Amino acid sequence: MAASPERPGLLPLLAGRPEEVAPLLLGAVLRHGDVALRLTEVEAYAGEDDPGSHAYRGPTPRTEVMFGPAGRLYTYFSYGMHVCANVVVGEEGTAAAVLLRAGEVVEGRDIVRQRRPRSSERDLARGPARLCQALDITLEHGGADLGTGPVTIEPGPVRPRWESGPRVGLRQAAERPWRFWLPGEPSVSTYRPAAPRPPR
DNA sequence: GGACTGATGGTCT
DNA sequence: GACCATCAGTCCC
Repeated sequence: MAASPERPGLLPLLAGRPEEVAPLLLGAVLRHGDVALRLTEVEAYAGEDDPGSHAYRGPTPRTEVMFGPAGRLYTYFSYGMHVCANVVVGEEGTAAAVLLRAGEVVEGRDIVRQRRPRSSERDLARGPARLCQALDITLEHGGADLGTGPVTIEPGPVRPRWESGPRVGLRQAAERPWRFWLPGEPSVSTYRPAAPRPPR
């Protein structure tokens, strides 16, 4: 292994503010079984003062885990067919989270190809639902502790250079520049503003 | 590459 | 009953 600076333990850092924690996750390696992804794109969500957050209206059975301690997974079912995953961050009692938007497959590529046979290389884990498919993260992993598994996270090399911009796919508060990505990565999803409500 | 659209079901009002 | 933190397919350039 070439000597690259490693962050000593990511989990203690997750208790910070979501927009500060999110860039720390870039380059980190998320592992489940024999598949590992290097995170290339994430998105920060605050809690009850963020209209874009699921937790905006306070805790519900679905969003309860977001109000718990940092370092757990918050998973949800989206658009009737997709699973997306967040890392819960911030102090216990707040509802901050970081949505895992995209990653690059660094281990287990053959397994991911079997799971997503029609995907091109760059699409294997591009987008939050595809990322979950690639890692086989399901709703059952909601509440799982990244410190104990089965899904774990390892700090990546320090990445001083990242970019940020508007969040994707939100109608509420999409203007907060809380999407963070590693520039130049093919696995970063293209920015697409939330579609305006179709007239009816 | 980009624009557009249908699929599909949990969650909350 | 409306609202989605989406994806994949199709059509067009």
